Parts: sequence; C-alpha cells; structure tokens
Amino acid sequence: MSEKTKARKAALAEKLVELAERQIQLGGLASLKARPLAQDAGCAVGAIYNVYDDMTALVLQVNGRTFQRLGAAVTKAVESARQDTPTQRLIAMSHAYLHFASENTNLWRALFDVEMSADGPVPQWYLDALGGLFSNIAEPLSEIFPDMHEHELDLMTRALFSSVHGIVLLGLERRISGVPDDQIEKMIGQVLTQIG
Amino acid sequence: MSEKTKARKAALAEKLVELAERQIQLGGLASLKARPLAQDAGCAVGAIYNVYDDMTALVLQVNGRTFQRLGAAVTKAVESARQDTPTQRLIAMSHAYLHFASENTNLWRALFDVEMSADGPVPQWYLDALGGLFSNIAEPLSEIFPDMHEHELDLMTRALFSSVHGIVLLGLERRISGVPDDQIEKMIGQVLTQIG
DNA sequence: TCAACCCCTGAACACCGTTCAGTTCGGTAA
DNA sequence: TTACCGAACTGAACGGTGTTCAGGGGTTGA
Repeated sequence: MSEKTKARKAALAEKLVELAERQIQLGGLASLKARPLAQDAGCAVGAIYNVYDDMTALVLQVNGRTFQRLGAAVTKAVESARQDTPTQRLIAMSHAYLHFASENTNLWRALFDVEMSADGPVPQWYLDALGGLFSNIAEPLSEIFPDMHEHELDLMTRALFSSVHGIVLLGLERRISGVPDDQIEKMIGQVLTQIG
Repeated sequence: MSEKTKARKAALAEKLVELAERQIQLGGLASLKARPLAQDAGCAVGAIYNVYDDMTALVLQVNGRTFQRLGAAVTKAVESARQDTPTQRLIAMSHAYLHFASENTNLWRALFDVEMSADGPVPQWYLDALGGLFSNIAEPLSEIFPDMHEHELDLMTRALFSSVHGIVLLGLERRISGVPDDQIEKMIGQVLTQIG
C-alpha cells in the first residue's frame, strides 16, 4: 500500500471517529448507524469496513478518546488539590468524574455499554486507562491507611472507584433516582467523608 | 372476551414470560429473540403481540418477577440479622444483593439494561420495588445516624445502595478475569464498615 | 502508455422486531 | 344443530439493522 492511500485511509478513519463521537454524544450509542455515518462522511457503507473491522471497533476508538479525556480531567483535579488532605483529594477526583460523566453522559455511557464479550479479551489500553485511574485513587488511600496491606489496598481502591461509579451511574439515570448534580456531589461527599 | 379465551391468553402470557425468563437467564437479554421464543412456546410470532405490546413489555414482566425475588432475598437477609448491629444488617443485605446478582447475573443485568427511555414514565411497580429496597437500607442507617435530617438520610440511603450496586456491577463484570465473590464481599465490607 | 493492483461502491444478504390481511376458531343466537 | 360474527391466530411481508462482495474505476510503477 502506497503512502498516499495510507494517508487517505488515515484521514477517513479520523473523519469517521470524529463523526461517530459527535453522533454518540448527541444521540447516544444506539443512534450510531452505519449508513447515516457513511453519508455524513461522504463515502459508501463498505468503506467503513476498509478502515475498521466492524462498528464495535469504531466505537472502541471513540471510547479510547473518551477515556483519555476522562483520565486527563481526573488527573487535573487531583493535581490541583495536591496540598489538600487525602480525603479531599479523593473527593476532588470523584467530583471531576461526576462532572465529566454529567457533561459527556452519552460518551461516558458508551465506555461501559459497548459489547466486548463477543470477541477476544479486553483491549490492553482499556486496562491501562483503568489502571491509571486506580493509581490516582490508591495514592491518597495509602496515606489514609498507611498500614494496610497491598492486597487490601488494591481491593479498597476498586471498591471506592466502584462506589463512586455506582453513585454517578444511578444518579444520572433519571428513571431510577434522577437527582441533580449537586445532590450527587453531596452523596459522594457523604460516603467518602465517612471513609476518611 | 369470554372466560375461556381470557384463560388461554393468560396461559400463553405465563408460558411466554417463563420461557423468556429462562432464555435471559441462560443467554442474556440480547439472546431473547421473538421467533425462537414463539417456536419454543408453540405459537406464531404474531401471537406474542396479542399478549404483550412488544418485546420490551415482555422483558418488563420478567423484570417484575426478578425484582420480587431480589426483594425477597434482601428482606430475608435483613430479617434474619434482626438482632445484629445496624452496620451488620447493612452488610447482610449487601451480601444478599451480591449473591442474588451473582447467581442470577443475566436476569439481574436485565433489570438495568432494558430500554425504557423510549416511551412513557417508569412503571409504578418499578419505583415501588426500589422504594422497598431503600426502606430496608434507611432503617439501619437511621440507627447509625439518629440525628441526621430526613433529606440527608434519604441521600445517604441512595448513596449506599448505589455504592453497593457499583461494587457488585464492576465486580461481576470482570468475573472472567477472576474476581471471586468473596473478594467482592470483602470490598463491600470494607466500605460499609468505614461508614458505621 | 498500459497492465496490474486494490480501494471503493452500493446492491444484496442475513437477521432483527413488528405488522396485518387472510384464515381459523370460540361463543352465541336461531 | 346450525349459522353467524367477532376475536385470536397465522406467517409472509415490511422496514430497518450490520456486514459482505463482485465488479467498476482510480492509482501505481515499469
């Protein structure tokens, strides 16, 4: 394959992932359809499959971008709270997580809604991105519980992430509990303050 | 409509919901298809729509049964721990929630995966069932925090439920990577013990 | 210039939930 | 018993998915 065609392929891949991201953001993961996407991109449906194995691969590409932005938002939050107490840093991270999910609900949902059981194992970058989030949580935790064994610290890290994730998930789900963002913030604060 | 036809209709509705429940349990919500279901039930595809408005209505019926069994399991757990501390009762309920989700993963997932945003409001029994779960949580909480205002207690109730739900959700999601139930139990214990 | 190559096209395929005209069946009145 | 009618049931057909693939057409290299 020549350089020119490679560049064209890359350009199409980029255009498709941007259009897909936009569509998921606006209408949710379920609203992303192959034919309208191709029309938006000015190509035929078949062209999508020269660039991505299937629609799931395209969604995973979108998720990669989303995870990157999410990680950046959380990291920024914990770094600007560098001089605060560990508990306050945990709360700052959780609030950043909440605000990202609240402002990018459909993209954030797509991170967890995408079907991955179909083919092989979870992509490595998925695990890496999650590991980055976890290490951000583990650090303040190890200050709060300096004597905790590594294994238990790891468990506690996952437990806290899962807790905050659950609060944000059900909080944003309007049909289950549907509460405004500041109430969700309060819930996160209630739980994390008890921990510290 | 005569009594006989009503009975026949009810019998088909029952048969369909049982077959659907079985199928979701075995293969997940996505594996429930109209045509195989009709074949299993010994009727034509169209007959399904004489009994249920659409497949979503059928799934909601299955979810109703699941929610009832889940509620019974949690209630039983909190009642057999009647003489324990409030924190222990919270942990007992959470463990019951975990075990139910672990042993009925696909049915439990269907409770949250079903699409309901399409049409009207959430069914009343959905809210009632959730309210029942919440009141089970609120009772021990009000013992732990007797001076807490009602509004904050309600928030804390939802926060705790969401936390446990998140831990169970993400814990079971990585079941393949080998996070056994007792580790999830430990995570729940870690978080709830800190609360009490 | 021109053949070999392969990207790109879009009709076609398999499968989905859902519909509906035609058929069959159940209940009821003659 | 018979005749009739409305409701239930049938299953092919409809509209909409994601995905495929033979063939047309642009790109490349000699």
